[in-house]
Amino acid sequence: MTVAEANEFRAICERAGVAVTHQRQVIYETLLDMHGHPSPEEVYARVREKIPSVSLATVYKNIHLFIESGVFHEVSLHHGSLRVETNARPHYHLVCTSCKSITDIDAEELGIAPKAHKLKGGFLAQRYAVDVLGLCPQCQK
Amino acid sequence: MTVAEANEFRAICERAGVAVTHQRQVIYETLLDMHGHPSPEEVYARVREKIPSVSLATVYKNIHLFIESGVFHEVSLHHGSLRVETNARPHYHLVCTSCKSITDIDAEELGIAPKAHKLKGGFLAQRYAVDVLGLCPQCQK
DNA sequence: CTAGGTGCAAAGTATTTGCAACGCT
DNA sequence: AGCGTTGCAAATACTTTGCACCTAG
Repeated sequence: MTVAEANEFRAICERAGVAVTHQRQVIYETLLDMHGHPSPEEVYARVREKIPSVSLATVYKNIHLFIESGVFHEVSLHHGSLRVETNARPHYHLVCTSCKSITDIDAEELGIAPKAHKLKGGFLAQRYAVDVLGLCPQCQK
Repeated sequence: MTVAEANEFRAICERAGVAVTHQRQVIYETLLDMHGHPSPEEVYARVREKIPSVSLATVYKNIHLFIESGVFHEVSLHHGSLRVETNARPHYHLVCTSCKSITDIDAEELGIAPKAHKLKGGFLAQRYAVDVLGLCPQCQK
């Protein structure tokens, strides 16, 4: 970990009002080093190389702490359980980051039209799934 | 269930090459009736009103069958486990519907810019999370 | 010194699977 | 009749929690 990263980490902990612990620091460092979209288990495996006695629970607790502090994000805000999309119209979702509620919004109303085409890199795009993240009227109060 | 819906349901089963069972039909009907984004437990609760002896496993099996057949969609393709977003740049995801892999794509490359504004209905939009659903180069073969 | 952090094990939630009985086709 | 489907219970996967000990501030 560079000196700049270490200072950044101390600033993060101060902002969040939490202690600067060794485990916390190694987990932060590990996340910075990992590309892709690691799961807690994957992070745990990597952290173990540096701190063999670390527990999975500690990894979970600290990942949540970082996410709550806005240091990292979750790939999906609704990964808890399978949800079925029963609305057949082309539409997207308004997702409240506070209460996690999901409301539908028509695709055309948002002004983002789905279009099938080939992207550079060779990925064949078929449709878009757009989550508009923000605050619902209730949670703005 | 209307006659049209019953015919539609038979057509769906024929296309998928599966049997037309009472449980399957009631689950389909229930999903059509439900608005929002029901979880398997919620569907189970409703189906139980019609078929008290139904099991949760049957509800799961049939929801998956409908999703695989393209009759309904999943709200999120990556709800299995928590994934940490370690990429700090504004970007979106290319999600392969076949192998579930996730690749990053820069926001500007896709031409969808995040913009903070208030939507009608009072929702305060802060940022977009866009999944481009399609097929990765590997899975197109 | 003491509030918060850690590790461990147990509990909790979400989902899948093996299997015998059952019902479409 | 034969194979897919169902219900049940057990298994698995993922995540959280309670608690005694430890450590940063």
